[in-house]
Amino acid sequence: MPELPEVETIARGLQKRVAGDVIQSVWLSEKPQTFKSQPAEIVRVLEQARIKMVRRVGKHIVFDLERRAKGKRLAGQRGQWIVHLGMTGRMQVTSPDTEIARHTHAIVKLASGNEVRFVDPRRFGRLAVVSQSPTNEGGFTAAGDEPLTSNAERFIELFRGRKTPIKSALLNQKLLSGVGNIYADESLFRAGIRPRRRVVSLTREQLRKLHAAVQEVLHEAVALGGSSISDYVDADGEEGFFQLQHRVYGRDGEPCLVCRTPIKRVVIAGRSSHYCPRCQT
DNA sequence: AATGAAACCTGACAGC
DNA sequence: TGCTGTCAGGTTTCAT
Repeated sequence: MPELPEVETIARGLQKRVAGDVIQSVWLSEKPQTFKSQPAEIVRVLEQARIKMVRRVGKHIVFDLERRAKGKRLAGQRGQWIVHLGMTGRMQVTSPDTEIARHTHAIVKLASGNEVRFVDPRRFGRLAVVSQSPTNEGGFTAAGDEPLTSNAERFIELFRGRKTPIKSALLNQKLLSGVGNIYADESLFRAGIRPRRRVVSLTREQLRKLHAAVQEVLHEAVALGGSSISDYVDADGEEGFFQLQHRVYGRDGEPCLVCRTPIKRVVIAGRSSHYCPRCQT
């Protein structure tokens, strides 16, 4: 479920609820592929660390950590906890007596008494840690540009000349980090570009329009997500999420909201893609 | 180098 | 009710 706006919303919610708290202990499930770092390393970096801040980088949730100034040797050492939700990952903040959901893969106990739990039925999500050292100053960074802050020139430069369909390019996290299947389709609709169009065939003007559409769609979704979010974690996650009106995504066969032409669904690079055959060329 | 297809997983839902 | 098939908002890996 999570693309940039959802991850942004979740990260903001976590920031509100766990920033300043201290991690006391960590439990991890026995599903090794969930953990991108060695489980022992995850435990080592997380335990006794204070959560300075929770934020979003691409589709990742980043917890910035700092050692409590207690044991001298490790005091002040910084690290990060990185969470990728995959398709079905959820982050819960609950009291310890809440029943443990099926497919729970991590439980992080906090000094406040709360627990942060990572639940992920389909197991495409990943947990990792980064320990910051002098040679690794900045810590975790995304592979691609932040779609919300990249400017039009940079965007055009990034995409220019590629032979791949524009839909695939938008989903490529090494170009832009954070755009997923829904917002790719919605952006292309707003820009009037068919998803199968090769990037190389697009004019600068079209790319400029697409850049604006991507930012517009993401900004709207973030704004909507932020308004209804306060309790996302306690409930079953999906409740109360943004309800950005999808104009094409999932509307296969239904009339285009602009011209009434039935929306088409095709598969591009293995992902379902929706567009209006009349408004998009 | 760049592209597409397959693989990784479970659950929900439609149709019979 | 229960079975089968299809689909899912993501990423990595492997062949071409």
